[in-house]
Amino acid sequence: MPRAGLTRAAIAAAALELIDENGIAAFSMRKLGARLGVDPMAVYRHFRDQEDVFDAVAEAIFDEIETDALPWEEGWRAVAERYSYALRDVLLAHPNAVATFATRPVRSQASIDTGVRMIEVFTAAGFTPGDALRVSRSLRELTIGHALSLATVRLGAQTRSRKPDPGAPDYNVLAEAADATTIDDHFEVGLAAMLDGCDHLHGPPSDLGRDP
Amino acid sequence: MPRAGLTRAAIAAAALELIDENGIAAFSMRKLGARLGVDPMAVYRHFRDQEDVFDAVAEAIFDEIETDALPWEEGWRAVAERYSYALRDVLLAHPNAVATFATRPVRSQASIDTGVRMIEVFTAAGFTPGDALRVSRSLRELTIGHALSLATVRLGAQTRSRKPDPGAPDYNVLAEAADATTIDDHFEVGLAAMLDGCDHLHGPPSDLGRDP
DNA sequence: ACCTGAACACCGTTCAAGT
DNA sequence: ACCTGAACACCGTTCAAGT
Repeated sequence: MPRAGLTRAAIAAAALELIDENGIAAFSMRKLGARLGVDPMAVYRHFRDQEDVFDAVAEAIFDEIETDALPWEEGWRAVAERYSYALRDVLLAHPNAVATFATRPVRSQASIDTGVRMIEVFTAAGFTPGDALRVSRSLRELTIGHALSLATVRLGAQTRSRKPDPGAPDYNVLAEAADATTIDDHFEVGLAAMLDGCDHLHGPPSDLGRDP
Repeated sequence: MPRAGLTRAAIAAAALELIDENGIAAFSMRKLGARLGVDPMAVYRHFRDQEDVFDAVAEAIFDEIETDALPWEEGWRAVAERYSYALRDVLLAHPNAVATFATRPVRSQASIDTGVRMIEVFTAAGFTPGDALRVSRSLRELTIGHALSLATVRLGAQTRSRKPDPGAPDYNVLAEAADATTIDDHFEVGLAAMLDGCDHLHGPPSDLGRDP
């Protein structure tokens, strides 16, 4: 029988730890087995292949979002904003794993349930089902794009060439503007703009499905 | 001397072709040498390592954007919108390479020049330098996030499990809404919302640097 | 000085051999 | 029936040996 404690969830958690610690490039199925203290091939009893492990890692990251803590009763904008920040936060907590998350669709029951709940909030607020989906996708893409960009810059800062110092010959308007703002304060602006721009899409709110 | 025609640009183009054809997972330095008809190690005379090749692939994709065709004289919104669509288009032309592009900062002179020009358009329109940078970053992140999501879904559709058919037990609101809209018509909505939401950020346009 | 390819230290995955 | 680990077909990269 499978070793006690060697579940899909435990394996995924170990894989995420390894990626967090050493980066995706240093991850291997063999090291995963070693970390778990089992035969290197034992993981194949629970996962079809490496892709399957990465899918589970993405799910594990999603599961860190405390979806129950979202302001589900406070309207579409509060839900959208808080969800976006929550997603960003769990992604930035795992900079080495953001690309893994961003390059596969998460299809776990928890993520489907959250998606459904969000669509319901949006339609209750007066969005058509189609617009509800468009808005939720756009928010998700902005958030993931942002987290990926930030993680890339932060990780790259450890190993890649720096932008020129002030006064260097190719110091330019772009670098100047980049210095004028902290590296990661633009998500607040971008997200607010997106939400502002979506506000005119919805009609009058419906009372269907509202708690009294 | 290096074989005639074996330049960094030629190698990067061959690498992009290989990735386009077979996906990033099937790419290798050895296959790249074989495709070029040279010793497998010859590429190391022009690139430090595989990462360096991937950086050049990202630059090659960026270079496909016809930045000269952008409406530079038509105001910030026209520039922002057309640039975002142009970036999306070149990314979606290379679905297997989107993740490679999205996970590294492009630092080529062409991309820096375009970034500077965009900031200049924004500031001329009355954005502060800081807001100009925030807006351009948010647009870029939305666009890359969108392209990555779409490429992931399209590539995944070839190999992964389908969402349930209508009538199946777990068919749900999310799948229903997903059916109600085509897979990729939400970028127009998301981008328009972002631009609408940014419109209030800028002050009155400046005449500095304007052509008469 | 430049180029080549053998060699090293790894991979993911399969599957014959054990129990 | 289940588990193990040897073996296969690869990798990226280095570097000694050639020219």
